[in-house]
Amino acid sequence: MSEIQSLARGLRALDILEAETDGMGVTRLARRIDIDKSTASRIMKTLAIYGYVEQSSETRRYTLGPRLVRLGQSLLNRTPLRDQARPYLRELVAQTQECAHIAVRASDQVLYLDQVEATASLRVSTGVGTLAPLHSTALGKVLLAFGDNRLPELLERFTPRTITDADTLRMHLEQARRQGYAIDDEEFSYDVRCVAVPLYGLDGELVGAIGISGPGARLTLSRIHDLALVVSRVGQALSDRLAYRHEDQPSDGGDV
Amino acid sequence: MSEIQSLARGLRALDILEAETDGMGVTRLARRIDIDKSTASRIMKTLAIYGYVEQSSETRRYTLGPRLVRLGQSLLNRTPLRDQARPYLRELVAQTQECAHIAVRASDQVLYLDQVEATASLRVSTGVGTLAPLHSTALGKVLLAFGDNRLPELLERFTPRTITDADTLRMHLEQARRQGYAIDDEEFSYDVRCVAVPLYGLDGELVGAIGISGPGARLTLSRIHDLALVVSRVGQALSDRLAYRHEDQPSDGGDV
DNA sequence: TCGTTTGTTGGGAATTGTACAATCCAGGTT
DNA sequence: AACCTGGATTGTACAATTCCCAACAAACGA
Repeated sequence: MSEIQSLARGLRALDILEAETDGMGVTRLARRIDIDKSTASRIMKTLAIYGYVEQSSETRRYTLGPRLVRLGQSLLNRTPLRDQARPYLRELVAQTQECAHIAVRASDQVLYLDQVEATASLRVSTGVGTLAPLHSTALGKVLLAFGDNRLPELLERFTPRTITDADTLRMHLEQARRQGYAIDDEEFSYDVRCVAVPLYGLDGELVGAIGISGPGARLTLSRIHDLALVVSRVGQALSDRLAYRHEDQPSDGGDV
Repeated sequence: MSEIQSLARGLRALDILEAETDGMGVTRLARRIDIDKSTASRIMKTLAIYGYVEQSSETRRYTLGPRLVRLGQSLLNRTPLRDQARPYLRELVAQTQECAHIAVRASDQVLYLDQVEATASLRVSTGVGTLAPLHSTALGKVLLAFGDNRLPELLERFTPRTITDADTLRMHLEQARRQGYAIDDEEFSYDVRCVAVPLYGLDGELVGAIGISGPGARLTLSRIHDLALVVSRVGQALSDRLAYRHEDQPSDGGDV
């Protein structure tokens, strides 16, 4: 009773269109959502009015609309973290030759705010805006270990190494707190390892995490622990910067 | 009959939340949308289920949800233009010391896909994802002059210099075609000038526009025409790259 | 502490949305 | 030309939602 059908259907239409790069007609959309095409037509028209989808005047197919770019960007820009972090991400890439990310917590997931890719041809890339689970990524573990440490209900398995037992995870988090950094040893994707450290804001509260990730062959466990020092240093530098930021200081790429 | 109320209300709620960085409670939202707060509560709950908004468990206020970041990003990544253009934008900034943008057409507006900011403290910055009118921006005029040249119905005035007459605009577009570039001489924002050139894709069709913008004091009309050459060269280089791109070639920051 | 504001939930009555079928339209196929 | 498919639109019973009311718990302020 508390879920509004027509709204939910509109949102599902957006979800479906996200996967369909070439757009989709009303008839096919209606089949996917399992509603009548007349209903789908009205729903899509409403979405179009508000710019959430666009209809090609030729093919009459619907695609996601520019409004969504704006909304997403508005959300990303909301956190000053992102602007300030860029040069530090680049610094990390320069020092480690691996892909660098920052992320914040979004409810029970990790939201990747930004990334700078390594130049090596073999590299790991997680799209900006991607959501990932807290328990099986280095950035997520940092957010759990140093911030709100209530664990997600369900610890889903992604690889054989994913930690699915709450107590084991708590032990890992404890170790991360002691070490000052968290790692992900092929727990989310095969052959991908990561290491991440916390970022603190003005009042010393956790605001996010920064880390690097790379292919397992290059990023061995022993190298991970070496690089943890580099990541910590850069993370500390960024935290320092976040701690005393001047309101009107242009956030040009400061050196690390 | 063709607009679905509950959907439209949900979308309006998102619009309102975009402006409210700190989130908003159900009661205030209900007043803004002019519906009952019980209805608002149910609508917001539905939006929350799909991740379009998030409710703080402490303050119970709603804010935009991470889902929107993902959708927006998905849309941005849809065009390979954006990835490929970055190094060229940086090159433009390096050569001109002004802010550089790329944009594509989104229905009857210009959608800014990406930008690289100049390091000067006085600079012009248009947010990624911003939508601007076609007739009063350099990027928009390029899209009109070199692409689909059907003019928007209404030529809205933003500054005293905005071209609001269709015939005058057509003359300007004709001139842009002859020159190979379009300019915006304080037609959208006071004290902001821009110059832009077209970008062509694989089949020689217009795919977007690239340009620079800056404060009027620095970017005088005569300097604009000088810089047009620089912008053209970089735009041409990017077009060349877009024309023969190899599928699996890593798009690392190639030199211009 | 007591009032106040806020979010949620629950009821009828009024309004709106939905499915189904019918129709029209544009392109592509036979 | 006749046919088919996907899409958009419209009308009408029927299902769902919204409104306005009220009640209630929880958080907030004084």
